[in-house]
Amino acid sequence: MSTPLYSGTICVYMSEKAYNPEKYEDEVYKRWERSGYFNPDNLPGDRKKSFSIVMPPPNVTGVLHVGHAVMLALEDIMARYHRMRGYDTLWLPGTDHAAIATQTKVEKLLKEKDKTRHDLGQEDFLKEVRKFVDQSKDTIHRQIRKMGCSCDWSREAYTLDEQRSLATRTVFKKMYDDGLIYRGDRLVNWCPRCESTLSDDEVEYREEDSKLYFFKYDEDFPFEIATTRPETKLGDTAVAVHPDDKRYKKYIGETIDVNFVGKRLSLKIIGDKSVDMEFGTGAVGVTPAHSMADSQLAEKHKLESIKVIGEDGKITVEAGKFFGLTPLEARERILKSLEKNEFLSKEEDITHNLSVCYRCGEGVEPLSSKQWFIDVNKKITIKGNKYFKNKSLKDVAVKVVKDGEIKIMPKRFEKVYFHWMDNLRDWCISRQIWFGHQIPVWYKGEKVYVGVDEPKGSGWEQDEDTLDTWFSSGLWTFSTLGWPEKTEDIKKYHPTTVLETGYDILFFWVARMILMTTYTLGEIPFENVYLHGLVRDKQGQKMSKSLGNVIDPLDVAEKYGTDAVRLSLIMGTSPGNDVKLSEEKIAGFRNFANKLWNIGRFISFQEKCGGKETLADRWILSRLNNLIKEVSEDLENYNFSFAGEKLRDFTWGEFADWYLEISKVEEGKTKVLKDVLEKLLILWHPFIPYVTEVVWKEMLGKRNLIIAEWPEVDKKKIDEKAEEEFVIVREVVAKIRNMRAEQKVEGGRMIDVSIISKDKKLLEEQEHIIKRLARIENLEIKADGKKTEIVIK
RNA sequence: GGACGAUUAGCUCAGUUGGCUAGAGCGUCUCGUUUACACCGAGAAGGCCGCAGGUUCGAGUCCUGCAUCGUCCACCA
Repeated sequence: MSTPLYSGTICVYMSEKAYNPEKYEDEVYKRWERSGYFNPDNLPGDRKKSFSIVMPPPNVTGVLHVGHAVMLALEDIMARYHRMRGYDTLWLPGTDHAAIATQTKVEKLLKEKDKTRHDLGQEDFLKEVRKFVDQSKDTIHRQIRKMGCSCDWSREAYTLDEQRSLATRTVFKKMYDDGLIYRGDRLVNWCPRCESTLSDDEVEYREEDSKLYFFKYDEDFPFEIATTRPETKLGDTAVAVHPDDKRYKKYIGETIDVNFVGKRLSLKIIGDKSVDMEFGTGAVGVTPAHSMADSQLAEKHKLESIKVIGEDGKITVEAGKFFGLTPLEARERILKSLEKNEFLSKEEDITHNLSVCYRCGEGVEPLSSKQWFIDVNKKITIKGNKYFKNKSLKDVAVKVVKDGEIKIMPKRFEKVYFHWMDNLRDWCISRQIWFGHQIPVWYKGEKVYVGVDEPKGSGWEQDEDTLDTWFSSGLWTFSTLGWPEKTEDIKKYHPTTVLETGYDILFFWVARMILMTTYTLGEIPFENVYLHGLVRDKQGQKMSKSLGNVIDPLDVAEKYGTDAVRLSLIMGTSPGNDVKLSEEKIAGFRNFANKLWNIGRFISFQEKCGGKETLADRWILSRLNNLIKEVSEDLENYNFSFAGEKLRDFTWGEFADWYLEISKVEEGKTKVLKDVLEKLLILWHPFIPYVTEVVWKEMLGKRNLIIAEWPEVDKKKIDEKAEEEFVIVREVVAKIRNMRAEQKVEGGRMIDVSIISKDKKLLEEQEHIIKRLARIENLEIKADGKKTEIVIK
């Protein structure tokens, strides 16, 4: 646009009336990247204090969603603020291989071509996965850039790259040597669809209607039991009753042999208080191999365990004639047989919580199998580690939060964290999937070798299992900084200053990072944890494809500008609370970005300086310095929404609505206008980096807002008297405007006004402002009267 | 079953140590083109602050109980 605004005396090149984000954003991002300032090594000045944050690595399963956008916006605010504040600032980006999630995704893609991973074989399947991962990463990179993130791409990491794999193997070996990792035969959650174990946290519950069956094992069995899963009864080794239950007390201690639909079972009758006398018949068949609760009973009462369902989800050979059937088929056959012999007395409808896999939603089978575990309760002492003096992983993870070394925001999540830690059981870390870190254990006959690298000599076979994805992401704060090498980065940036993430992965990830890092480094991974909420739609519903209420951050960023999207995710939010998002909200902040653009545009047209200082000047500068103080404090305290609201109120409600209007009557305001704008752009920059950087360059002709110095509060400029006086002037103007509207005076008409006020002198001095802003022709001000009276003549 | 959170204007939410004549944005209504902005400006209407008790000179704010909604954890065969 190059339309001269005025011909003759002033000639300014007029920029577009409305801010057009699309025109600038990509170019501005490229400029930032070229400047090199995302990388702390290139930052100017002597930066003594450091600020570091590692990006929670998005899964390489596909595209970023609006939840990621919240994360990126918050972290970018922190990074940009600290960079401008003079900190040695590192924001390190990366991605997570997300073992099960990614493998499941690729398998789904294969299924569309009617193939399974077994058709391809391990090697080719992993090639497919890598192809998919590369594509995913490209998309994610583009999206992170689009959101305006000032992260250091030169240090980008991936949980499955060379360096991170080395870290993973090194920690595994260390833990093994310390006796914290062991291999054991234990009941685990098995997903037959994924053909892998799941940790306790990867199991979800879904309410389902099912039937409770009441029956006797055979005709000689003295009483009935109740179950929802008759097929698992093939693996029963005991029947549990409450020790006080009069009906069954007499049987406790006996062992009864039965013929259960053709299979011989030897059932010990045990008494245990965990049995609910009211439920079912008050007698429970105990299946140690296929129920978590039963397995605990079995341990307590020293019961045998018979595995009747295998890893393939089918009935095992142990179960005799039902071998090879699916559990459901077996159930039907068993019920039919029981019915025929009149052992089945009743079927009751109940709703019950089915355990399902958090990835694929299939029912989870608890079954016993040989797996690798991390012992979270074993007390150990580690030389050179200040935390581990006869302490367990769990002890330390609790301690560092209890002692306030790690601060969780909001604080109420600390309680949730402690509760989870207290109930944590040994962590099953092996997974029977192909994609991931292969377990660094090799076998040769009876011999076992655990090491960072393959053992020398031939005939060694590596363990086929891979590690739980949270094992490697648990090392994220230090593996990204180059550990196990002793790098400068670790010295400078670890422990990281803050971990910013969603509260939904407090257990999955945050807790595990604390476990793994205190153990490995003897250091906490981060000093602060800031937990953001989930993004929901306008009605507060979760966003989901099936509801069709998903807002794609990139779509709306195209439409309204990235700055608007960022603001809409920050304003009106606080840690730990969910965010409601709608297009209207985003559009509202698009309007704000435009307002800021136009403030810049207006100021760029001004050129007269040197007017003498007026009340309005003292007022706006006082307000500005108060603003600098409050916004800085809010940002220090992670109150991003407060800071943003204060900035908006000042920018729009004070600077634009009042000071800019006044500058049209008071001459020579250009310097003040520019000074205020300049500071405002700096204060706004962490929130809305694009539009501020554009106005900085286009309107003020300056460069590199990204490293502009954060303003200090100028205490001399804070002027309470000016603020009080200005409020009086403002109220008089407002009152007159109100009266005009009430008396239905046409907007364009000039009026005559008479004021009686105790502030005569002040109002006379500010007469030019009042006349202009209230559109007054003749203004008469009288001094009598205790309160202000205004009359329109 | 246990824990946590929410409940304030039509909608989304502020209200930080009790002082409130309860605020903002959006929406609604009225008016409006003046050196930036109609993605704008001026003005207005709109609230027993979920319910019931209590503490206090004073409660949206603190305490107790209840209700509704939501989330997490545990899980019963």
